[in-house]
This record gives sequence, C-alpha cells and structure tokens, in this order.
Amino acid sequence: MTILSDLADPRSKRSKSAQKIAACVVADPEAILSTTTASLAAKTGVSEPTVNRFCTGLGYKGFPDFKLALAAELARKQPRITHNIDPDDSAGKVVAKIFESTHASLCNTQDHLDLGALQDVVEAMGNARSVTFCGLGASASVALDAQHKLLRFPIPVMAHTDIINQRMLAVGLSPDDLLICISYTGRTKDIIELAELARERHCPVVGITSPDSPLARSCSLVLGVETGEDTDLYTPMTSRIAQLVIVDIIATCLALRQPEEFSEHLREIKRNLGKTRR
Amino acid sequence: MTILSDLADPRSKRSKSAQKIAACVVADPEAILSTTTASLAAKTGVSEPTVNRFCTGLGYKGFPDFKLALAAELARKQPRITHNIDPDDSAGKVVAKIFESTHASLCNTQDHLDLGALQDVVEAMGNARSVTFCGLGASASVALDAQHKLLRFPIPVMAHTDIINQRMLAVGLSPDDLLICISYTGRTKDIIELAELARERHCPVVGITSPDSPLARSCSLVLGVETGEDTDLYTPMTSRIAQLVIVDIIATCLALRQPEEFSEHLREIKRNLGKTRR
DNA sequence: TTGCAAAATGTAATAAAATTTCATTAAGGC
DNA sequence: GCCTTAATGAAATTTTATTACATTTTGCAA
Repeated sequence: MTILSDLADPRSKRSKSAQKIAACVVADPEAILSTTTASLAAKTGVSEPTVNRFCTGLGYKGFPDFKLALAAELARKQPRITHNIDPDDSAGKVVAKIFESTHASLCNTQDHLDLGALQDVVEAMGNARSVTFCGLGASASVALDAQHKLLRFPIPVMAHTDIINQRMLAVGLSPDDLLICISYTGRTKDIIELAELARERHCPVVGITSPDSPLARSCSLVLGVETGEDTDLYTPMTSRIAQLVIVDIIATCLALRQPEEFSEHLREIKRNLGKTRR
Repeated sequence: MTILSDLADPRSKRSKSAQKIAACVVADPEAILSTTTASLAAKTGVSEPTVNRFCTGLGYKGFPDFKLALAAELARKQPRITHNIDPDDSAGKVVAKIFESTHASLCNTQDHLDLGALQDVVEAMGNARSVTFCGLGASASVALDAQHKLLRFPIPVMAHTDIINQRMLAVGLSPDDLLICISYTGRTKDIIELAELARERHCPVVGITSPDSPLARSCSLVLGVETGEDTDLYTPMTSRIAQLVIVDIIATCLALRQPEEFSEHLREIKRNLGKTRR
C-alpha cells in the first residue's frame, strides 16, 4: 500500500504535471496496467517524457517497472477470487486453491472487521464475572480453542459444546456474565435460542458469526465473519479459520490490556509447560 | 498461484521450447520481471517470437502482460515480513499484524508442504479400518475439528483429547488402523509416547506437527507445520491455523477420492442440516 | 520406411513503446 | 524586470515486442 497511499498523500510536494499523473493513477490504478506512456500522457495532458520522469522520480527504472510495482501492490490488496475445486485437479492445485481461498477469506474478514465492536468485546470480557463460549458442530472446536487460548488469563472462561449444558448455563446467566456465541451460518436454531435466553436475563451476548444473520440480530455485539458462497461441495470451511483468527485477536488485545505484572504470569505458564516437553 | 503451479504442472502438454521457458520461469520467477523477450529467449535458447507465443498461448496479450500477471502473483505469494506486536499498538495495527502473520504462516506452510506425504496420508486414510485424531491443549481443538470435518465421510473417524483415553486407544490399535497425532511443537511427551505405543503395534502414525521434532521422528508419515518463532508473549498461534488448513486439504482430497455416488451422500447431509436452521 | 500435413520454431522485417537529447517555457529569487 | 533553475515538450533514438513469412520438426497413414 505504499505507492497508492504515497500518491494520494497531499503533503508530498509534486510538480503540476506530476500531480495530474498521480491523480490519474489513484483514480483508477487498474487502468494504468493496460496503458502506455503515450496514452497516459494524452489522458493527463502532459508529454511522454514527463510520464517517464514521474516514474523515475518515484524510484522506478521507468514506466514498465512502475507498472510492475503497481500490479504487485494491487495484487496484495485484492486477493484473487477463489476458484472452485474441480474433481480432476492435481493435488498441488487443490492445495493451492485451498490456501488461496483461505487467504481470500481472511482478507475479507479483515476488511469488514468492526474495530469498535472488537474493542467493546475486549472491554466486556475484561470486566465480565465469567465468559462462556458456545458453539455446535464445527463451531464447537472454535469455542474450545477460544477457551484454551483464554485460560492463561485471570478470567473465568468456559466453553460448552453440548446444547443441554449450554441451555442449563444460559438460564443461570446474569448481567455481569458474558456469553459468546459462535456460529458459521448464524442460522442454527439452538444457538439463536440460546442467545435469546441469555438476553432475556439481560446478559450481554457477543456473536462471532455471519453479519445480518438471525443470530447476529439477537446479539448485543457482533464480530462479523462473512459466510462466503459455499456453493460447492468441495469448498473448504474457510470462515471457521477466520473465526479462529478473531479469537487470536481478542486474546492478543486482552493480553495487551493486562497490567505489566501479567507478563510475568504468562512466562510462568510457559515455564510450567516446559515440564511436559521433551 | 495459478501461473506458477500451472507452469510447474507436468501433466500439461507443452512444446519443447515452451517447456524450456516454463522451467526457466518456475526456476526464478523474480528474475523474469526484469527480463525482456530477447534476454529470456537467449537464456532459454529459443527465439524471441517463441517467447511471445508462449505468453499469448497462456492467454496473455504478450510478454509485458505476462510479466504484470507474474508480478501480481508473486506479490500475493510473498507477504510482508511479520512485525511483532508492541504493547502500544493501536487496535487497528494489532488486527493488521495478526492477519499478516497468519497469512505469512500459511504461505510458509504451503511452501513447505510435502505433496507426496499428503497423498500418502489421504491414501492411508481412505484404506484404514479406523482413523483417530489425537491432540492435547490447543491441538485438542484441531483434533475435534478434524473429526467433525471427516464425519461426513464413510470412514470411522474418532478424536481423543484426553491422555487416558488416548493411551487406552493406542494399546488396541492394529496395523489396519491409522493414528493421526497433532502437536504444535512436536515435543509433548504424552503425544510422543502415544505415537511410539502405536508404532510398537505396527499401526501407521501420521504426525501433523513441526518437522524434525521428536514427534515427527516417531511417525511413519509427517505433514510439516513450521513452528515459527514464538519469541514474543503476544505472538498469536498461527501454526494452529496452518494445521487446520491442512485438515481442510485432507478432507477435500478425500472428498475428491470418493466415488461419484458420494456427492449424493454429501448433499443429503446438507439437506438434513437444513432442518436445524432458521 | 516414405511421404504428407500440421504443428512448432526461427529469421528478418516491422511496429510499438520507452527513453534520451536538446530546445523551450514557466517559476522563483534578487 | 532580469537571471537562474527547474519543469516541460518536440523530436530523435534506442530498446523492446510483435508480425510475416520461411524453414524445420513432428506425428501419422499408407
């Protein structure tokens, strides 16, 4: 994101023609890739050498080199749309596609993550009397993972992956507790009812789920994870991984919120785990 | 990663010169970016028009267009080096860093993934009488996740996250079974002993773990996941996510191995799950 | 094998694109 | 207002890419 944000930066001093070119590049970077010095010069009303000087001035060898850098930057910003997996793909291709779609899913999650909501969630977790993660099916393992990650904090954290236990817990929740519901689709009846049950008892409920889903509407705070298409039978469950990264983020933010002495606490846990290692 | 994996794919039929060019591109893609048709032609011992035809044959407008696509792909592949998280980073920065380091971890895993071993693992799973995933701590949730993903296949798949149950299982394993041990570090005593126990009974053991670790040495097949530095207290556990992606890949490969009728089976599961949704 | 058709490759010419050179113009300081 | 310096553009040059056409190779049927 260096080139474009550099060009868009109004503080950097540029000659009149250079400003025109920069504006044109920022306005439609993709278009530049299929442009020649001549056509860009014509478009911006400057001469061809000026276009070239613009590129060399930015530190590139010339216009083609600038285009390569721009292409690279745009690629980082906008990951490729995931292709579905064909039954006759080679093993290498399947691997590449899955990694690619996972990456795309992560980028998408990052772009849509609500930082304000995240901070609210971290705040709520820090202050809650107890924190409970609930999920079913694939989301059960996310809930367990979250519990494991947060065990190292001085917060009473639980995970329930059984609908009976979840309901038993929900009826006993108070406004001082915190329930975190995890659901891939946000449309699992049991989990939605669970959230509603907790809300009736005025317990705050966080949803790590698909935005605009029924579950999201029943929560007091939502960390959105796009569901993705899932049209194909072979689609990997990339959004589950996005959920886990969100758990990572929450845990890290919590760690940063802890007072200084807490680092010592973490180190002690590490020392202790060492005894189970070879 | 379409261009490079395409070019590296030995199945695709190419003319002799095209093979030479493809090999050269795969060998050092970065170098191509600062190359002209002439120099690439000289390097590979073909003529300039052949280089051009190679590009147009792949669907690009010409050599410069090919270079742009290559630059974009390399950019996607090579993420920025991850920075550690500072206690005074803003929330947005923390989020960005975690996503970035997760992505870097995924790229690293992809680069080092042994495709041959992967195919062997899929083969072994397809033929095993039973498949059991074992993990402790953070890896427990990976094991559960793997079990959940594979439940949809007609393979008896289990997960054990308790060392007592794991050991009970291990002593009963036969050469027809398959044990899959998951460990972040590959240095957890209990899991290593578990693998050894199974091997004593001539049961094949797959390790999803750090390569060159004690656990890896005790396994008959290893799918390597680099441990990463983990020097920082705030480092997210990115390799756990890499392990999950590997589980995704295994499941997808297994799905592709299934006979045609199996698609119908999957669709039926989906229909059935629909009843639990709102 | 031989001979033919089709594909692949190379040579040389051409076209396109980028860069350099040099003259001109605009901007800023005194 | 005049001079100096930076910015710009026209034209020429060089580099790079592409096309046209000739030649070679390859695959295949008789």
